[in-house]
Amino acid sequence: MTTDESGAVPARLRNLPSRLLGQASTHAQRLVAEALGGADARKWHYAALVALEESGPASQAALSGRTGIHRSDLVAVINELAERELVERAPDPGDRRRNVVTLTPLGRRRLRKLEHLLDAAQEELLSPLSHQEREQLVHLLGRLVAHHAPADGTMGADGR
Amino acid sequence: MTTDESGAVPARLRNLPSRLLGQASTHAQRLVAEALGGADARKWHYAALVALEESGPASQAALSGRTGIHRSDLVAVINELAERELVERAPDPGDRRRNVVTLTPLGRRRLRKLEHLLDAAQEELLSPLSHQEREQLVHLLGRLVAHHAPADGTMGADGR
DNA sequence: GGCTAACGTTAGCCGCTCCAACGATTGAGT
DNA sequence: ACTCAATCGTTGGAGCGGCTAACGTTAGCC
Repeated sequence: MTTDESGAVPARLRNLPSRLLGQASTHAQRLVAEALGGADARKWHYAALVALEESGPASQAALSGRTGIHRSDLVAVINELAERELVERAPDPGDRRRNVVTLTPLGRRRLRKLEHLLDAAQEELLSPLSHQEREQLVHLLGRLVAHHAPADGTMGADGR
Repeated sequence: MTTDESGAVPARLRNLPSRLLGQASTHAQRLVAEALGGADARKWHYAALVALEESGPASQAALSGRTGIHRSDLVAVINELAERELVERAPDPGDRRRNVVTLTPLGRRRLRKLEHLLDAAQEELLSPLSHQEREQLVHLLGRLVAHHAPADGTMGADGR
């Protein structure tokens, strides 16, 4: 056995909204990472692929804005996607500072797979809640982040 | 100005529960850290002080169980609290492997202050929500973490 | 043409969580 | 009584995620 005696977390801590958010987020990230990890992917891979399918080929700066991935980190993400041939990175002939990142057919197919895995993870995450409650939760969280989000072009925060 | 054009995050990403949780959590942690940081404290300080006031003097292992702070990291937390004289660390005469950590009167007073700061942070965090909605949110999050929590003595996760 | 700004890239820091190992101490088994 | 396993506090370090700083390159402006 390990420890046991009164492993009770005080209610004052247990019901702290910020703490609940933190714990829920940790579990969520773990579930997502495990699900996508099974397909040799990380959450940022999914985000980038979605952004590409949604708005077509784009520069890395545009992708950064649409996904919330930091410029510095996007480099590695595109590297990983490119070496798996899910994406193609080519210099933009119109503006030679930029790269044009394009979704390959293989990438589009992979995106389908990731979507399924991701959906399963969300399902597992929300499994204790009814459909109504899930909508409530998403709605409330959306209000929260919308309120605290810069909302202007520059997003200072994460984007998990 | 920075970038601007169509900084629109695809809805498929924006409404992902796991992503919303991540962003909300990030904002929450930032608000809490800023609030407590103004009083030279970190969230774990608050957690430890609460646990001590709630259940009286305790060994570090017991504190770890009650707060969710990892054994390894609790050492530094107690160090910081002790050097601020909010807590006293003494060897347990009954079991010389253990330390008994005791809340000092100064520590109890400091806890009051941190509580106020923390409450203010929670208030700011939840400001866009009505009282009803806040209760809903806390309730839903509680269900989520309860479901995904080990619930046995050993908690494998965080405890933000 | 010279200044400013954007782009992609690299390197590194910081905070956080977690694991592995250690010496000291305890309690149980036989 | 002695051995053995387990617990406690502590240390060091690995790993990750988000972020800043700087650089060379390229574009646009006046």
